[in-house]
Amino acid sequence: MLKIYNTLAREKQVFTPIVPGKVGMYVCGMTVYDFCHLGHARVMVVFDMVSRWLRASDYEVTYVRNITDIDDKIIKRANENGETIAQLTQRFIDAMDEDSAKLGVIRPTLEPKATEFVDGMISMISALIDKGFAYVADNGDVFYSVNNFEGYGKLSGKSLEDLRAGERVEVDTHKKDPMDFVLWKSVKPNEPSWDSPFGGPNNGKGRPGWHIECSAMSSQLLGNHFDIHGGGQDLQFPHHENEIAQSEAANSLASTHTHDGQSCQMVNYWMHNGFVRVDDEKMSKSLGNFFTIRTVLEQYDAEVVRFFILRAHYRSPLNYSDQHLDDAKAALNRLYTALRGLVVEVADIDWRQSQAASFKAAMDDDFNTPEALAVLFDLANEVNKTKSLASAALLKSLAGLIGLLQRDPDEYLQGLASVNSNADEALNVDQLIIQRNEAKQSKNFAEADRIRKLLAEAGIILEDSPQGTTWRRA
RNA sequence: GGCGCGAUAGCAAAGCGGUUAUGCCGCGGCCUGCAAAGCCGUUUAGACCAGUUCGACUCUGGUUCGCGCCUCCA
Repeated sequence: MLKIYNTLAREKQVFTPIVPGKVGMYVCGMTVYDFCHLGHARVMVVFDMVSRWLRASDYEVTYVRNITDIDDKIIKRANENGETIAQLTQRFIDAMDEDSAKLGVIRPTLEPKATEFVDGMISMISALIDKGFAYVADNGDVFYSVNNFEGYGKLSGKSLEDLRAGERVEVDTHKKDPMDFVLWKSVKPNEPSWDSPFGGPNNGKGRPGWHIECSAMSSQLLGNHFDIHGGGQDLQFPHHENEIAQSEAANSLASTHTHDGQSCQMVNYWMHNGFVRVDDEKMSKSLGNFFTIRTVLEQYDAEVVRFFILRAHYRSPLNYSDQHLDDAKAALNRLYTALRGLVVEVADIDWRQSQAASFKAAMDDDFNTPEALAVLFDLANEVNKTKSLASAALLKSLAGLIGLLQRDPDEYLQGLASVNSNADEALNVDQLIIQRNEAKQSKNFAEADRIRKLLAEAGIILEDSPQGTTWRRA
């Protein structure tokens, strides 16, 4: 029985889908104006793991992860680069696809782009205006009136009073209340715009605000009421809070000016993943302390990065450092080493088997991947001891459910990303191993050790066994 | 200032009111020509102060410290 920590309730709850056997899940994706960093990698990997486990639990999952391809920063960056917005966003969508594929992330079922759903946003804003939840300001911007939505703050645990007290942004004079947020931004010179019926000085021309994008896309693709909504912890407020306010107000049948947020709940389970940190500080664009995925992949194998992410619980903070990546690599090596030299096929899992049951219990407990991984190490130990093909098959099969351990062990162990791999390319490893074995045969251990040292300096470690000598990268 | 989260051994990271988490590192042994890998064993825990309890790392309260959100952010 799957339990999920629901941010809305602040507790773990038994997962019950709206439609038996089916799950609708929406995750806030990327704003595509730059390369993805490790924080983005965590969202992608975490919710990939979630969708995989839901599918392994026999749910039919519709996983939607949006792409924000219109936004202030995108416009700014495109202007700086002297390229069109479409060129810029396509470039970074391609880069994102490349990065996520390397991390073993299965493509979401749907990846809607904001610019393709502007009509839906406009009609949602119109509904909000009609119901009295939104108003057109004198400059043509359309704002959401937070006072009219009774449930405002229910997700983030904030009250409007506290928010106003902590207000540290200059008040936009066009707003009725400082906490009101923008739904539609009136057109500015040299900016893309869409026609709308909202009126104002620019006859309604403008573009959508960020929050309305997700409300419109999720309700169009998953309906007004769906199972799971995910994203990074930093989106809890204001983004997700605003999504709730928009969707529940717009989709309610009530035409009153206030709304309790109960009669037409948008989402049953809200999931938020923890941050990636550097030196105990959040990794973020604004702090400038981020590492892009592709930078890290120059030094570490993508599966090591995935393993590093899944080693921590998804809600915990995750500190990034070379030492921690090295540690993850050593741990993953142990798992692959156990499978080395065995012919293992992924098989159906008998969930009554004790390790399989432990793995399932861990995953069902709010996706406790650290505990699930401990089960894999237990199996690896068993495989090392007994060479049991059944245990090896179970190890590979369970790991496969969270996107790990599916490569050929030798390919992984010998292909580990190595920055200084040029030096050893010139060396013929297999030839040197033969030479060394000849030296060993004739008890010329000095020569054998010389060859081993030569390879070691090139980052290649030899391992002798009764079945012969194998090698791997350090 | 408001709201929230956290504090576990050298490092990382889980569960659990009493019984080995796990991985890396260290130490001893086995194996090996020697190593590596593997196996066996093993040293390091639960910020601090109270309380509940037969018994607390685990529950409750407080203290201290750290982090996050309150502004774009995964």
